[in-house]
Amino acid sequence: MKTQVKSVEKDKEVLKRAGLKNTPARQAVLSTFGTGCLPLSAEQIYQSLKKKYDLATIYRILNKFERGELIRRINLKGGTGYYELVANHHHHLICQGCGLIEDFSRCGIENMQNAIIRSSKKFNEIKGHSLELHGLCKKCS
Amino acid sequence: MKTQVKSVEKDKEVLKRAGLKNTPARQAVLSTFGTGCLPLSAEQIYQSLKKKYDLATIYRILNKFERGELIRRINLKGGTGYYELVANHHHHLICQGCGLIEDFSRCGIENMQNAIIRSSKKFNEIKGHSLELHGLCKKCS
DNA sequence: TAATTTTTGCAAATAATTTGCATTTAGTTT
DNA sequence: AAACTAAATGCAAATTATTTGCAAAAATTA
Repeated sequence: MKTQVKSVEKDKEVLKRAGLKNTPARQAVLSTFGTGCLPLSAEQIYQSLKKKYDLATIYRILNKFERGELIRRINLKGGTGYYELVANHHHHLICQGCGLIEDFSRCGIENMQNAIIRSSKKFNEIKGHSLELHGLCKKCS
Repeated sequence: MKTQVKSVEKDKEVLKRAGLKNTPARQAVLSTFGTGCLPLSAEQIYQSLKKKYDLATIYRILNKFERGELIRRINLKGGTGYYELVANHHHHLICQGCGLIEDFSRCGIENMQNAIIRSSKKFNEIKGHSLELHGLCKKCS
């Protein structure tokens, strides 16, 4: 369908802007993130692509994307890395009891970035941030 | 000296409050964090304790401490987990170029927690948060 | 289309973290 | 204080997470 074509075009564009080659594997990873806000691990992407690409390739792509500011690694439970699209900027409330995650978006950090930069001795520029709130969900509290 | 004794007493107290047994290994880990704001990895703690305790033990202690809300895992570069004392609440500016880290503390999140909880459907209570800002240091920008 | 540079697949290496089990230890309990 | 019990530790081994070397395949460039 048309939307499919469009999104491929868009992905191509996205990759080019980030200075990255346009390859099927990269398109596939991008489209796995899709428009959703779900954080994904390398393993999840691998499974979700029906193991069509090598896990090492997924890792390499994620690293490239991270350096290209397309995605950002975030902190969920455990040692596994999760990534989400920088474009879908939002945050998480994480339940310390059961691991439940709820999204929220208005964090107000942008309003403070100027103040933070002004008071910083070593930094010039803030490009983004990651914020997780830890607490208890209604069931666990 | 007296301060040494005091800090051991305090650590004991801290452990008890968290419902954890007071052991030499746990004291040692606590005192490795000390009063500093440095985030530490399991490996760093292991080295810093002159390998006096097993690495597996360090990991077990860190996990206990995390569940007991004594420390919190944070997001630095790479896949390694870093921890810092919850008591030393602060945040990091992380350079995307060279990995340089600068601390800052006034983040203003506390002011927004009420608003966030009110707008949340699933959560009752916020206990803490972790925030990292990504940007470019003066050298890299 | 040939040339050049990157990317991918595969296998293997390395890093990070967890687990099983026997032994020791901390905090009771008698 | 000796005995008791639950939990903590050490050691080795297992998992999990991630990276790397190298040859083959694919993407941009000339």
